[in-house]
Amino acid sequence: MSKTFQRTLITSALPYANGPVHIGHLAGVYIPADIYARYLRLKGEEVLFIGGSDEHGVPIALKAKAEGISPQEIVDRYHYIIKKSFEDFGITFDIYSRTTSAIHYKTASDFFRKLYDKGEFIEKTSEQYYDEEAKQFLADRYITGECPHCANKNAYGDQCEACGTSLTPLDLIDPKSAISGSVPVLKETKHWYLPLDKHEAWLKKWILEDHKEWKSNVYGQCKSWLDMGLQPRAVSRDLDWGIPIPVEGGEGKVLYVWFDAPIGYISNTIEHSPDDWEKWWKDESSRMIHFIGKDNIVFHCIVFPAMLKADGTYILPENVPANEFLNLEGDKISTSRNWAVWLHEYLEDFPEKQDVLRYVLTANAPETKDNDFTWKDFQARNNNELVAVFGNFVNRALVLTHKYFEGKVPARGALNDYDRATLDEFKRIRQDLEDCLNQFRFRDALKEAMNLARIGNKYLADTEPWKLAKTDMERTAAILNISLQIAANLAIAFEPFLPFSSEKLKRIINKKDLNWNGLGSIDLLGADHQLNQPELLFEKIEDEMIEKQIQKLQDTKKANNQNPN
RNA sequence: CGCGGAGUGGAGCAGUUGGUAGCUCGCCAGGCUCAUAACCUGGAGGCCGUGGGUUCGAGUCCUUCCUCCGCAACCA
Repeated sequence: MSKTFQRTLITSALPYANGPVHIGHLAGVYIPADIYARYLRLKGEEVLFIGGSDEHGVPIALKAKAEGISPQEIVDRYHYIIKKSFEDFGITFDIYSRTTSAIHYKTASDFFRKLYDKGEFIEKTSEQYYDEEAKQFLADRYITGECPHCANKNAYGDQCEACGTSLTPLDLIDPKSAISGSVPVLKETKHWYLPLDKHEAWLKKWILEDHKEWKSNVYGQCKSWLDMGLQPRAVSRDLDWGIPIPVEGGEGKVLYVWFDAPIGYISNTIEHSPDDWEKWWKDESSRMIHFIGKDNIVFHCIVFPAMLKADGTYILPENVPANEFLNLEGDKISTSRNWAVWLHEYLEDFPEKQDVLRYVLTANAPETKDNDFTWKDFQARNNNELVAVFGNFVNRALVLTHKYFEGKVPARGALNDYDRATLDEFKRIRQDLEDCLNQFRFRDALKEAMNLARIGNKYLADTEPWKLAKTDMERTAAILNISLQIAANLAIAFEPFLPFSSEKLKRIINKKDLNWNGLGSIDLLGADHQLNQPELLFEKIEDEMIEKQIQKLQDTKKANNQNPN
């Protein structure tokens, strides 16, 4: 329960490199992971934060075919866009690599080989649909045909969307390949399976008994799978894009992307720390946390742990704080329908406003259920919270100090009861903030940080130093000293969430070396410390900027309605 | 048919082991004027998705049904 760990390995889901990244990716996975990584680093803990592009799999192979270029060209295109978006938004990966790297090929290949040699797989031969024109086996969803239940002509091989019945490709009447349109034929093929059923007993104990603290969506999903009973799961595919199966009989077959992708976490660690990567993965004093979206729960909580256990030398994740999904203006985010706010486009329209998006996505993070992102909410949170509460307080404290004390931190002198009550309150916030962060409740944590600014505003309103300055400079000095200490505390408290603004605030108060241990202190800024000129931390976002974004989405919707597919 | 998550004032969310329904934003009124018309105080506004049950007492436990999201093992 209260195990202590020496270091923390933070992984974030590998984004699939068939498109750029959007706000849903950021809100669900990368911002929470980055907040957590920054928080631990600020506390002085040893952290490794891993990311990378997931570049194999059928959709990329098909997209390449459709565009008449190689899969490698597709993933090269998106990998660099994705990588740059993360850098631009201040996601502080220690390494952001990719699953087409040489080291990953070797790592994944060796991983498979070891499990193969240990006898951890079973082999099965089955009949599957094969497209003779495209010369490839077809995944269920790439076969269409008539639904045997409702006669819908466009049912998929896994499900009929018209009546909701789940199907297998063999159920379809008049099956057709979605790739070439030809009629597929059944053909025998051999695959390797990870027998999850053999791992069921320890998985049950490990999750259902030892990890009751996992989020309810994660725990519930795992329980559901475990109660249903696990089945062997294929870890190879008939495909020419991926990591070749490194054993006899594996010709023309590759690792299933879901086998290959999580190994990417390991490869990236090796790439980052070739000499001591094992301490992160094989030492019981290391803690591993997977940040993912809800669609990945089963892979990170059941399949990947089973793979690690099958190998036998790895530690298992300590927690898997999966988020739900973010919708956009009431509709599901969709790459194919272009219904998204793309990160690279956001920065063109809102340059330097990374923190505004980071703030809004954290304040409205889909932690317990799907949430909706709207541009009106984005504007309101910026104008009413960042500008009015946080930015305004800092500005007030700075302007007053420049006005009465030439920008030098005045000496504090004695505290009165009201000062002490205020300080007690803002010391309490540190504890609340840490409690929230430790439980991966980032939305609440951010609210606590904002409460610190609220305390500051209330303190100024109640003590009215602009009035006292006419009669009692000593008291005015004490009040401004405390206000400035609160401002310095804000720079620390917000650093995990709004790193760019925190940097700016530190520049304004002319104080670089602040760390988490200083949070709650009223001695961060010494008497006579010279402050810089006040600058606005955030600026208002006007209606026209927002209307432009809403218009852009309406245009997308109109275009989609004209070309429905 | 199934499994998991969610359904709380206009919006977004909290509600710990059942005991007078809270927070942020918006709205209304007042105060202040140092501050980016920002800030502070007060107020209005809720049959806690639906029907039933357990209990002295249920947002909280049991159950019926409805809605949304995800999963359902070859969608990464």
